Amino acid sequence: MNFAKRLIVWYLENKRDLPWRATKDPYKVWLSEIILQQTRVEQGKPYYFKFLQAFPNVFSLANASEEEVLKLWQGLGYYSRARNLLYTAQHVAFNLGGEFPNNHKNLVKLKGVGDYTASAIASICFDEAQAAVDGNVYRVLARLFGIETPTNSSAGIKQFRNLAQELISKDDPANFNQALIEFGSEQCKPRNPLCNTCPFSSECVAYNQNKIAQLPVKLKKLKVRKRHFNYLVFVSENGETIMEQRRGKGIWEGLYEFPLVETPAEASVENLVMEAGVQDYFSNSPKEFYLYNEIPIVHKLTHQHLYTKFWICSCETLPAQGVRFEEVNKYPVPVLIENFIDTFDL
DNA sequence: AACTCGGGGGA
DNA sequence: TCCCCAGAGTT
Repeated sequence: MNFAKRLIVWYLENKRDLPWRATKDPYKVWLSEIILQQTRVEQGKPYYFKFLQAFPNVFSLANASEEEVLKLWQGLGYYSRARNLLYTAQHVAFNLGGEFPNNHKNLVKLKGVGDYTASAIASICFDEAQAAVDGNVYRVLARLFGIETPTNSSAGIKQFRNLAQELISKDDPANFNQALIEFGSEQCKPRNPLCNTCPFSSECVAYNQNKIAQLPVKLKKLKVRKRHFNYLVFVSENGETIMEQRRGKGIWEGLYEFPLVETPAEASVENLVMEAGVQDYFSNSPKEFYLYNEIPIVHKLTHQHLYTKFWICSCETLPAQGVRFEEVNKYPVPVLIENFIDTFDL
């Protein structure tokens, strides 16, 4: 029996019961795939349910506002996914009559849909034999075939995609793709893979050459930037604070936060009030101005470590348009801000 | 080809 | 700590 068939046999006996596996509805499959990009299944699940409840079909999503979508997406990270989700929903609903493209060639044109996601949707919904190569697939193939090409190099991306395309079942590409991914996730795990019970161990190059821990090979880059954030948490006597939306490129685009003053190093009271951004807000000086957390809160992102201080600014009237305390939780905010709001209790 | 974009879980 | 997660878009 060939690899594809054996893999699918393993899958049918071992697959998890996941909500998006009960349907071939392109809308639901697309939604699940976007949510699951770079996201663990268990983290994505509740979001999948929330979105389906709020937006049962592509038209209801297309008619939502960006803030609604971002609020539902809050906490999941990579927020461009949420903005592209809305953009593509509108495109499908208003330009394509509510019908998703039914092949890889056209699916990949959708914003937020790359080669992996287009292949997943095309195979699952339309039985098109396109290999969906995600992080799990890289790992399985690298170990099984002993491939040492870095998976995140352009050569590696091509090589693994071609190999997966050779292996794919033309009869059942939907189950093949999901099987390979599931196998990587549950059996051929990144650390401590279950080689004892692996049906492919006898032919696995990595297993037989004792290279399990060395494969797959990945080029590592990554330089982490340290930044110093100072949030001005205004508290007015009539129960309002100030929130601003992040615009332009960078982290948390479209999300809300308190007025932010970024300093080149950790700020003290003395040098913070000298900052131009603070001066703008303090044209009428606050009655009270104190530091909420003496020790900076370190919020770690993939490429940045944010050393954050929250400064409480009590005042009679706000220096800008205010938001009522009760309304604060309606805005989509980064986890860093959400954590503060939960703790501080405005 | 390299960089950027979140947050959380497991070892 | 470090690595990785059902990757995609931009520079």
